[in-house]
Amino acid sequence: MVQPAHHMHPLTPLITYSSDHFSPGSPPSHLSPEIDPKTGIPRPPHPSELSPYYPLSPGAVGQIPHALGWLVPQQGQPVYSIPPGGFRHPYPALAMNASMSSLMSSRFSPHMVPPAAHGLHPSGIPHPTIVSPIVKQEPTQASMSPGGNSKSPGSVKKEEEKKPHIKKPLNAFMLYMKEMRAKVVAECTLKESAAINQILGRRWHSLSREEQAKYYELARKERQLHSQLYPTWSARDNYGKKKKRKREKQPQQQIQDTESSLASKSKKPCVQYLPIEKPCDSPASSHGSMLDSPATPSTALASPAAPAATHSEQAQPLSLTTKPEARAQLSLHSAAFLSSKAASSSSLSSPSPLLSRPIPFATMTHTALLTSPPSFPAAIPSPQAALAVLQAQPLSLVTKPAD
DNA sequence: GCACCTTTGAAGCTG
DNA sequence: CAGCTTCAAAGGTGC
Repeated sequence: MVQPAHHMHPLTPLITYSSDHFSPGSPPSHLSPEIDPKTGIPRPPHPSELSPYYPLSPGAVGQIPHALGWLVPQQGQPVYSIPPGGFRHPYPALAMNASMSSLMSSRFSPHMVPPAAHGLHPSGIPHPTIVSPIVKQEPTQASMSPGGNSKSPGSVKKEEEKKPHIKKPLNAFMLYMKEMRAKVVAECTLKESAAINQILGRRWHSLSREEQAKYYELARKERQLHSQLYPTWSARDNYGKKKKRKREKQPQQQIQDTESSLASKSKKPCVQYLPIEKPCDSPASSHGSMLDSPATPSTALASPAAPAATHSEQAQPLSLTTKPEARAQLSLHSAAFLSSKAASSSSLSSPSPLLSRPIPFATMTHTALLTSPPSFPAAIPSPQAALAVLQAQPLSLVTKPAD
């Protein structure tokens, strides 16, 4: 219902993985050969890479479907929404047409896109990542703008204030959420984002590798574009700008909760959310199988209201309580990471759940990474091939013996 | 009015 | 370098 015009996956048109190269997404940075996350140097992407999504040539602009265009029309919302008071515009380079050219023409600008009039892009189109002036700015941490302009504290401060808030580019999951939120909301008539997100989180895991790959790829491109638009921008710019969340206790508490009483949550027990999703969680995610009977918090999570939870649902019933835990306790690396994932979702059932269900892409990439050179993605001729390869990977690889 | 909640992933920060 | 923290979206909720 929410599905607009496209029948196919909204991303398909974008990530058509043209025959040329399928990069299984831009999996966890380690795999992303395109950008050097460290140097921040956006490796000159293959023309063939960006162009299809972010046409740089003015001429091509109008005819090329926007990379994230699907996001916009779908919800009538831009990828980068701007908070109240701010603009609500799509990533210029994402949803625009004509503006693209001007945008692009400036993308290589050595410095941050001129904040022009409060965030307005020179083209007149505000960049979605540009949010009105500073967000809850804190006293000011001697702006350490990457640009490293040494100015007097005063002017720096001023500039900071004038400096529009450039948001982080969305990651794969965020993009996925953007796209699917409306759908889920429609299906479930749910509105609480927290609940929706839980559902989306599960669905995310139940996505096939290819599907996730699409989003990883999209996210990668998005980061690329972002870095091109804002060469000097760094996540650091936004770091600590938001009011600090006082969830210090959260992770720990969750751990404790998990250990002691999974049911008793601090504020909003996940129990509140999960049951709700039951009815709507798409059954489509039933490749599952593993992860059955999570003897766990699921008691609380697996709402009694939904006795017949789908596989997918059971697949991640722990995600809520376990995830933070896992995150806190396990390294995101290889075995630990994988096992944590597996454990969190299946811990008690099948011996190798990962084999019976699509390995979360992230996991997959980890696997790939561990078992293959960074070039792995590029080496895979097609998504199918990639899939085949991955599927062929013995699970043992997954639990790679950490270096 | 604003922080929280919730999710995953990317990136920054810290020890 | 490993591990932790913050932020990105989003909208109901609670203070």
